[in-house]
Amino acid sequence: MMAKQRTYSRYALEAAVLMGAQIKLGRKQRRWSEQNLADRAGISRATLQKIEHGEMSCAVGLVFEVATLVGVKLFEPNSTPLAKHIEHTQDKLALLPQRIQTIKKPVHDDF
Amino acid sequence: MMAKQRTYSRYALEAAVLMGAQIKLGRKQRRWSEQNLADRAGISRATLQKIEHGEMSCAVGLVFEVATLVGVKLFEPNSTPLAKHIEHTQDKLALLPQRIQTIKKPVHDDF
DNA sequence: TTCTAATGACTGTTATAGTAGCCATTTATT
DNA sequence: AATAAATGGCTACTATAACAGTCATTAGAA
Repeated sequence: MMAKQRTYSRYALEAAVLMGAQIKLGRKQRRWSEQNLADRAGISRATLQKIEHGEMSCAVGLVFEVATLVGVKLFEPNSTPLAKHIEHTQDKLALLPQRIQTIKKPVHDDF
Repeated sequence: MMAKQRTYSRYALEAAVLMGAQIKLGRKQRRWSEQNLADRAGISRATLQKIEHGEMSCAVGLVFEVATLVGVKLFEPNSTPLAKHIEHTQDKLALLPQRIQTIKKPVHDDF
């Protein structure tokens, strides 16, 4: 069966690959085997391999969980805790209109 | 059917929620409706909603792609391009042993 | 050198993500 | 106030991720 394929932006692809590479690095720095890390994360070794290769199809939860286990920082460029970031983001969201209205174009271009 | 449930670390969960919140914020700042952004990303509106809620089950590729579309930076707090990061990570990986050996325990604890 | 275990790469099965589509509600218009 | 569109929350269907398991290869320890 021909898989209908999806395209990704270069940036998104590179981000996933980088994430995977950093996970692999973190794992090796801790001297953990693939199976070892997979067990800790509660996932299969096959899935961990996909994550470390930066495959786009992996569940974001599994990726983040594994990253956490090997100490890869997900956001947090500065030392602000994630909860603070979330709070701040919510605050900014509250300032925007709750619903987005598409601009109606009553302008008649037929000039 | 009872779904076998998975547990996540607090950090991973918060990271996903923050990611979703930032995406929602970015979308609204651009005055895009959910449907509009979903179309741009080539995904359904339902999936976008899950992403914005920070659900762990979403594909990391879709999350990263949407984040990219609304200008959420995935790594890169500094201005170094992702490719450079990847390269650097690969270099560090090369310095580590290619295979991790589990420590054998010849020590007999039966003292 | 020997030998064990880590890795890379598959395969078929099962659980579930992603989907289209629907409806009710609510917001921002006019 | 009336309208149209955005959002939230469902459903059932289908595509596919995650899984267990296998095998070949190979690095690293003894």
